[in-house]
Amino acid sequence: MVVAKRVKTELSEEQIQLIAKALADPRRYELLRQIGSCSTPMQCAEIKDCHQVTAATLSHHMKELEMAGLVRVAREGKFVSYILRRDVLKAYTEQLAAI
Amino acid sequence: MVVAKRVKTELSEEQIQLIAKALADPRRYELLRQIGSCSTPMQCAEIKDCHQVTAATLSHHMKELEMAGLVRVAREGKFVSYILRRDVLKAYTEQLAAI
DNA sequence: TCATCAATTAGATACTTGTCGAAACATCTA
DNA sequence: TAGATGTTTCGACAAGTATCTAATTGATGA
Repeated sequence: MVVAKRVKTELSEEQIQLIAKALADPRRYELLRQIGSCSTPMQCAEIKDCHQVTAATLSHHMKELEMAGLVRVAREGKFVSYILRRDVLKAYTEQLAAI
Repeated sequence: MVVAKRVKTELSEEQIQLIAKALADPRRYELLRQIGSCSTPMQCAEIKDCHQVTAATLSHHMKELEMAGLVRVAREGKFVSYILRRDVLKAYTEQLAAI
């Protein structure tokens, strides 16, 4: 088991750009909000039911969120779940506020 | 003369999207940082000197930042200056962090 | 092992957008 | 007023991307 780190995360310029791009799409923003509203990992299928979008498109968006570091992915058999990485989101908002 | 308001700004969903999009372009992010680094309004020509970009492109980006509400525009004769709207930036980061 | 189901990947398409050069607009000055 | 200068708008183009369908991969269960 991994212990959550308390070290303040520093984001690279590259990751900041990835996050900014990820947040720029309205659908992804909503996805992130939905995932963030749940304290436990949210299942892919459950997310899909709430959005008028194909599985392919959803997969694409989740990949963007994952690559930006905004969500953590958990796989169990054929199922996939996501959880918001609040540490990364916090680091992003803090670095943005420090502009 | 207008007195700065102390009321906590609430951003609409639409404005949040505009801000997210404005921040998603690396050039605009740099422009905003540069403007933010200056406590006094920064002149358009001064900004232009620091970026490998035509006046047309710069004008386009500044318009995006302005429409997102991230900068305030000041015109004096034929010169244009910009200043970062920290209240809006703060409201954005706070609403984002509250996801 | 085969059929089924969840998720991803591939390929195609329509739309968005960052960029430029040229033209237009606005202001200043000689 | 005419020319020069700072900024914006226009029209065009290339690159990027959100979306879909269809095909593929991977896991489960009969």
